[in-house]
Amino acid sequence: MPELPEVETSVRLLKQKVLGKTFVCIWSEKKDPSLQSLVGRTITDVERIGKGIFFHLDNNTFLFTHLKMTGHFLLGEWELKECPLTKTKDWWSKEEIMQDKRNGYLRFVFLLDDNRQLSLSDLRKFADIRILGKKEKENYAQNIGPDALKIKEEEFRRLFKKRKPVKSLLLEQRIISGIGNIYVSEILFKAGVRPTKRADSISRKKIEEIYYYMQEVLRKAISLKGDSTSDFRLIDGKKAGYQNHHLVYNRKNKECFVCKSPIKRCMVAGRGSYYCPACQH
DNA sequence: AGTTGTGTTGAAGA
DNA sequence: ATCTTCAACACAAC
Repeated sequence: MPELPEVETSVRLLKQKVLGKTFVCIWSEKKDPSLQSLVGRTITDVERIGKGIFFHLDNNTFLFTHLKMTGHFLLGEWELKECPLTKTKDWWSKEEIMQDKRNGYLRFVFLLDDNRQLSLSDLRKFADIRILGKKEKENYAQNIGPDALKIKEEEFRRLFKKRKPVKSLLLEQRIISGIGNIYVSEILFKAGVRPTKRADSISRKKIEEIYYYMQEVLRKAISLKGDSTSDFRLIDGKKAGYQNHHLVYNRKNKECFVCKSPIKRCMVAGRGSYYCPACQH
């Protein structure tokens, strides 16, 4: 579920580990030559734009990754093992990273010049990974809304002229970038607003509260290095921490921590939405 | 054992 | 226009 905090965490960890490293060779699960031009390129920076990750390369191009639902980066040392019976290929790690089943879906493995491997694990194969030019990177940045952690309150208030459910509004990356299904539930619970509430019917005071809790929830999630409810893992394969702090997400029929009402689940914008029927209006 | 739900996004349909 | 549904894929849980 990589959302802003997971992507931000990934970028921070990648910056610590792969800055200045050069690609030596590239393996991909499918015979895919599209990334072979990375060989010999050095990583000069790693940047988050919305939920996108951009590795800056030394030839003025960028390796772009969108993790989508189950993608995450791992750094370690692997050996490729071929299973003669199933004809599948498997990766074996000396570092216990693979003991977590969620880490066992390596789709791309990049050998770096420090003899370690940067890899992309992605169970559902939805992740997007390709090389972009400067122009394409700028297009990406222009086609998404302001970052949820950088938007000013005044601009945030202006978003609420739309007459759609507040949850749909906050999830739409073209309007505001970074929030996904987990954090939107947590933010709206803290603000006391139902996910179905139409954005243009929310008072200025409530919008300001949503703004405040949006910062609070996202910052707290970053400090816990993200959420490993699903497949997201840190670059060493270990779990992040936010999944132990959910107030409503994934808590259907459990007691609200504030009022003890059972948490409800409904569908908004086609997504499972959790809320407290007593605390949220 | 078959059905349902899961995180993201874009495209297609109503 | 704006909403919902589906599709990409694989698996867990029921």
